[in-house]
Amino acid sequence: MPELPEVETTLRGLEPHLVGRTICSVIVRETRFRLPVNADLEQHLVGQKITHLSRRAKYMLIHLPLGVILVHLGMSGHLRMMDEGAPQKKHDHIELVLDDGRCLRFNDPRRFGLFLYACDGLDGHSLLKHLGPEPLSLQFHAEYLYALCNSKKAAIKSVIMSNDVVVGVGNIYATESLFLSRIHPETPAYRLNLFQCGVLVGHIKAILAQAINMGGTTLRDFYGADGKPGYFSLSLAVYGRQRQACFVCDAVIDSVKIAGRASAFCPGCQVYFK
DNA sequence: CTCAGATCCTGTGCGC
DNA sequence: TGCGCACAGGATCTGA
Repeated sequence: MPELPEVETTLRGLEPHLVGRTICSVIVRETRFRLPVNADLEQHLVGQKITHLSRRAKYMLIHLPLGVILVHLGMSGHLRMMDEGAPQKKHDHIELVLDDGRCLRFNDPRRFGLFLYACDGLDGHSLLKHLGPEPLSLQFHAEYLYALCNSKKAAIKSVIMSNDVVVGVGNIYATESLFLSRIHPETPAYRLNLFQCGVLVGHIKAILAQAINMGGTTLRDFYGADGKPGYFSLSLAVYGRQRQACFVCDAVIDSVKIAGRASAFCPGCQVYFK
């Protein structure tokens, strides 16, 4: 389940292998993803040289002279560099063969991901235009979050997980940042004051930055046999720790469902503001 | 408009 | 040991 730090780590790992390479052929074995792959993908891509990579939210963008490939890893997607002709694995759906005998393989068992070519560029692209600011950018700050929370009765956890508020905060990081901020996940957003919003923003930024740094430490073997994503080495205080003791106050970690998602919290540390 | 819930999909891990 | 089922998750769509 790649979160924003894993996408960033994957991008940094792929960059030196992809930039400057020309796409020689394209193999599409499966087209059914969140949106179907372009029917004429190979015609569009063959002969184009990859100029650079970038990221927006959890979308990885592979820039070409005539367009952009948008890749989303969904929750089970992987991108790996392989030698051309290396043995195929189950769910290896798409393959870009490069001019140096290597290839990029997109593997996604659950097919929640996305592999699209946008030949008109990204300006006003329907998948990107509704996205809020990047969590690590200066545009995501206390006053911004406070202004949005002011009018919302929804649980604060739902608000920080909404892509139009801020991108890249999945269930793990929402859960952990609310614990660090000592805010109960079901607290209605409008109950938070400016100071609390600032604390929350700070923890979201800190935990994402930490995860990216840790992902970076595993970058060297990221494409090794295990391909273990970085957040497994993160110390998770509440996520997945229901019925265990809180590290801080020893209370038993509880869990509620918010918008259909398990939301762990510590009843001792996290306050429901009203 | 706002918010909750359903939906897509398959591998994992639990209980029986 | 084996079977079956609930669960996990991001983004989007629907309906109240």
